[in-house]
Amino acid sequence: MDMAPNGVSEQPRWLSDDEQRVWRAYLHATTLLEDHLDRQLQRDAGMPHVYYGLLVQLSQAPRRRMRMTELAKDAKITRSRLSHAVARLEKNGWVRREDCPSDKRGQNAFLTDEGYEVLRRSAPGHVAAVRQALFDRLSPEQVGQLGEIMRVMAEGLQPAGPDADLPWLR
Amino acid sequence: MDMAPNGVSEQPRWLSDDEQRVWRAYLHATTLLEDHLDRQLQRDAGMPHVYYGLLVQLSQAPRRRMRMTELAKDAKITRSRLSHAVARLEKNGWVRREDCPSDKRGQNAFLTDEGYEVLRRSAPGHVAAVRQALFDRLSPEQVGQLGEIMRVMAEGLQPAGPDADLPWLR
DNA sequence: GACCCTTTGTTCAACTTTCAAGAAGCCTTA
DNA sequence: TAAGGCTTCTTGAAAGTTGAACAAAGGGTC
Repeated sequence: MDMAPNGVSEQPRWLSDDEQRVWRAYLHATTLLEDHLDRQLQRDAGMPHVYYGLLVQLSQAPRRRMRMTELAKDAKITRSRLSHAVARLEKNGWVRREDCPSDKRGQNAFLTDEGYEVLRRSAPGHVAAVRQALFDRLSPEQVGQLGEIMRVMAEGLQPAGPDADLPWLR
Repeated sequence: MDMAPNGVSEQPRWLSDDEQRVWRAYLHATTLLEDHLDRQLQRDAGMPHVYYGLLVQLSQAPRRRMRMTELAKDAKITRSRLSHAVARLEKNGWVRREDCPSDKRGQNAFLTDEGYEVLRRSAPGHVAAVRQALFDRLSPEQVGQLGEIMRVMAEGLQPAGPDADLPWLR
């Protein structure tokens, strides 16, 4: 083993004790928060957090409508998942689909008035939950640090443009 | 509206622009990472991240076995979810169940040799993925900050002991 | 022991997510 | 305009998750 100096399969560099503690804290905190928000929204708005996020995106888009692919990209979910999700939200009457005029393959999803209303009603509770878990507990410095850390993390994970798998071209 | 000064339903305190940016960065980064790890482990170890975590827990327990409830608690999942997960891992031959000698209601889950082997083989790749996404990108200061921030977050979300819903007793 | 309340782990049905496949429209090139 | 390749969105089946309900055993009290 220990193949070549190209960084592919050297001896694994395990995490230090400190790093392990941080990693566990990360997993612990992020799953607790996600679970908390999921339950809160399921209870108060009748949908999971991801679906709520879709309504939020739509509510902020011009004319409250978006192409499916764009919406999927912004919400970081697959188109397949979005299809199923929108079908469900459509059943609730919160979203509807319409053909895209300029591209016959395309669909626009748009937020109905009823959907907007659900959002309006549940937003305060959601914000309160986020505040209570995060912003009301962290110092302003910590909020800044968190933002920067998350920015760095995302940078390393970004689907990245074309040529993402051709790093030698960059 | 605006009921009473007990903090229950005042005017919602929306997030500031800065807070919103941080919150979005948080959602973005954490979902990207979780997706990344899920795919990595699904590909290299044949199971999702949560299941992998269960094997890790078992591998570190004395005699590589744990009571179901304890395992569920440590992994922060419901007993129901754990039942399903262990059933699946049992089919793979990576985990087995045995009756608990001291409590006839109880079950111990234990890691088989085969399960241990899977873990041994896939651990390096997993650690590499975590490193590459997180620890190799953050400065030591940032790692420290992240740890502290996550600790604070978890504190506010912890299922908390008994009396969790009786805050006035604390 | 009889009673009652709690804990343990599983099960079922409903729901969500994933993955692979596929129909349909777009776009470029010849 | 035909051909080939790409993009858009959906579908269906398998896998995973949730929440409520349940049987069985523990543990206290009378």
